[in-house]
Amino acid sequence: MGYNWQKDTRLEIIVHADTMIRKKGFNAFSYSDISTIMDIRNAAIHYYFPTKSSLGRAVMQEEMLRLTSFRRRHALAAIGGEDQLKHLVAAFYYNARAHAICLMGALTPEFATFDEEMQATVRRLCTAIQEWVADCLEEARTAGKLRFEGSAEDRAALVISALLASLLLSRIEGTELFERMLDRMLEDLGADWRVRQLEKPEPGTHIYYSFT
Amino acid sequence: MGYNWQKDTRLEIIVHADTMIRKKGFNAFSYSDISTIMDIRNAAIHYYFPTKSSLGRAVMQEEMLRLTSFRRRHALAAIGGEDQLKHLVAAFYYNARAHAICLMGALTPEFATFDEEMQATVRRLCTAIQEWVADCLEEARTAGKLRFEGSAEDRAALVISALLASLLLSRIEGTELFERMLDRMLEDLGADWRVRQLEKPEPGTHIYYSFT
DNA sequence: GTCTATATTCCGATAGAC
DNA sequence: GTCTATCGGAATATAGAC
Repeated sequence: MGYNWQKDTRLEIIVHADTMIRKKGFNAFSYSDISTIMDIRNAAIHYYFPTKSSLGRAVMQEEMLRLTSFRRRHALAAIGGEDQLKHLVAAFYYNARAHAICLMGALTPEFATFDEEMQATVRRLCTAIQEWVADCLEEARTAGKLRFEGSAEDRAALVISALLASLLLSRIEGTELFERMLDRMLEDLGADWRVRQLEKPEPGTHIYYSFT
Repeated sequence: MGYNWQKDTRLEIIVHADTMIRKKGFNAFSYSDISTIMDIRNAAIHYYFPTKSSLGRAVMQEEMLRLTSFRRRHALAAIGGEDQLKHLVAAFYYNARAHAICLMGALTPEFATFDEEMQATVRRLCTAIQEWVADCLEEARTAGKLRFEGSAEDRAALVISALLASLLLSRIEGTELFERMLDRMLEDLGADWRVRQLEKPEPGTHIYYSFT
């Protein structure tokens, strides 16, 4: 997994903050939400993260690290874009079943309320994810695994939109919506696989299930 | 227009609340945001809306009224589904240029923080919009104006996803992203029109530009 | 590193005058 | 219907002991 879970308070705070952001939103979650779960005081969180903005940025930087690590590992193993996309969809499917939304879906609506440093970090995270998905799509199209019209960048934006919004909507209307939406999109892309065929880890067994 | 703008304090509060929800999110905006703009006291808002939840529900009910009114008028005038979708895309294009996001994109991420009454209202609003877009798509497909595979309901969810997410992302990355994403989707649908050809009211001239 | 204690600010909400 | 005044609570953040 790459993480040292035993007694890494800083990382544990980040993990819980990540969870709370995806559950309640950045502005709605509080230091108490985290300190209660971890059975520490709010002041201990401030020791690691002097401001809430610094905590938010740390959550995003951790996600960036996971993405970078994911890309490096899969590039070295020569794993194609389509298989990487399978992992992405599987991760979102897991989140849909856990009633969790993604970081982009949680943070971009509140963008206007963030300070400049956090806004810049949000922008970097969004760009990195879009670039990754675009690269995967382009590679998969060249390899004949997927088929679509237009630039890979525009298509990536549409794929990400479907993933992001499906989490927002399936939390309200049920996981079946996620399956129908994504299967529809996969068929459009000419993929020979469907959502239900992907590995489905049980919700609750992992805190992190995004890129790792 | 259908609204009496002069001295309808209740409605004016709703309009500003709508704007603030789309700008900062429901949890991040405060009674002071509205009372300052209107130059009244917070207590005056509490007279019309005893709780914040009641204000949030009023904002959504107003949007529901606009949608219902829109559908009735366009049905009576025998305006086809494709033309109704043109209006929807134009409204979102306007919002993208005004750096505003839509109600669904603003409210669904915070869904878990709402009380039961507000959650139910969010659910109703999402369902009504999805039904409308699905009906438009089905009618347009039957009329030979648009072409797509699968059920109109699933396709509507994908269309709404693209619209919703394009507002979230174009506020961060620029309006060009909205144009590229939506034009890409319109071409997929076999539409003979593009975003830039739609009527583009100048930002700031209307507070409401959704369904009316 | 984590604690107690507290400063400060802001929020939603209510009471009661006018 | 709108105001002033205020309550009770919660939030972020800081100071200083251990």
